[in-house]
Amino acid sequence: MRGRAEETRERILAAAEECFARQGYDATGVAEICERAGVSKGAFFHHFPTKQAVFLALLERWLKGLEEQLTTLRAGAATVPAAMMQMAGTAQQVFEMARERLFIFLEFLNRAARDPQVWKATIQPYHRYREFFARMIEAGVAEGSLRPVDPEAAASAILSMAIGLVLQATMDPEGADWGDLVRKGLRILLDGLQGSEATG
Amino acid sequence: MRGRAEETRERILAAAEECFARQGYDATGVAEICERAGVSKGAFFHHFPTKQAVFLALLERWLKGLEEQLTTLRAGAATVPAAMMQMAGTAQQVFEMARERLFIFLEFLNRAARDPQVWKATIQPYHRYREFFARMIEAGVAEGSLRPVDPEAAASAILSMAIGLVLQATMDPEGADWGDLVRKGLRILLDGLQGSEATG
DNA sequence: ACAATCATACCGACCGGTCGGTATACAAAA
DNA sequence: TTTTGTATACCGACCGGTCGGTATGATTGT
Repeated sequence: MRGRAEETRERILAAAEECFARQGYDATGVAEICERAGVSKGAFFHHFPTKQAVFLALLERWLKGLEEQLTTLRAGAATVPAAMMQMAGTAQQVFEMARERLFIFLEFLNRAARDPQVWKATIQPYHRYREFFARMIEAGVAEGSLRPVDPEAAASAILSMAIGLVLQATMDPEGADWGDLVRKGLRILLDGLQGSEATG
Repeated sequence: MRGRAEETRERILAAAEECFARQGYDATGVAEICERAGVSKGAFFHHFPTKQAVFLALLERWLKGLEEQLTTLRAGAATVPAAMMQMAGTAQQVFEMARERLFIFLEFLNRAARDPQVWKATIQPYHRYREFFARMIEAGVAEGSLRPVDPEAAASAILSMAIGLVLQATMDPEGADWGDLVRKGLRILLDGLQGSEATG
């Protein structure tokens, strides 16, 4: 019975993630999380000092996983455009995965806008993402697969489109063939990044 | 004393907008809105059947204003790329305006994800935006200022980038020169839309 | 024994919404 | 002009219920 506490903690986290995703943070009661986790309120507050702590733990885990997925994807591709198309491919998987898990992304954002602690925990990894994309663009320019562009601006454009697409696909999954639109959108962007005409 | 009721209603809406933007929907109490509006709770429920009704009124007004601004901007520009650059220019103004007003955008999204009524009120205008951009692209292709592209895909790309930029600028206003990034991002996109190379 | 882990009962604060009643505006009647 | 009638606008105490968090005791592992 080595990891009983650990398992309880895990069950609480999983239950909380489900509830937060489906109903949002405020609308989810501690009692509800406990019930879904099959755990008493005492156990809950034994493992986490407050409801918010659970939220923060969830947030950090999510952001960490995202970063890992990104870096391994980049490492596995030969050229920068190839890596980007690869990422677009996995985006489709993301859209097809349970929407509920994606909704919590919104909840994270919403709380980050109000809670300084959540904001800090969100914005720091996010800055790393931006840096990651900027470096990728730089590498693309260096390897000659992209024309010389402002890496920050290009990275921002890519990241912006990605964020916008994820958001739209989350909010309106039936509204369009998002997997297709991701590919086509990236293609347009790459055309802009690879073309040779002068740009004021 | 003709519009006394109207003015009260307006004060309630303004106060609610402020509170929702700063603290979110759930965290904002009706009592708080009333206090800020200088109105009693009785007056509040005289003008609105429920707290949610206030939120919905706010949402509809916001979306309507956005649509109007978009169409007038399009009508005032000669070519499609010019209209788009014009829009990018106003984006900078948007970023520079009070942050608080932008935060409610997040709250709208967050609630749209959970409340079917809010979702419907949000997604229908949004579909009109998409159509608007698609038609604009078509016009650009027709007038020869854009190369022949899939209007839906191009519109999606533009809208996605716009959404992503607004979101990032809202969350992290000091993190970058967003006005500049909007212009550069759009430039890259336009390069992709105007260039002539074949695209698989 | 004794510390970590979990369960139950409970507290005080708070919240959305209701309700009985008052103030104001205005038109018709006197 | 004054009075009366009435619909609208507004007030603020109050209710039923929920919520995050605590206190305290039981159980389990070592």
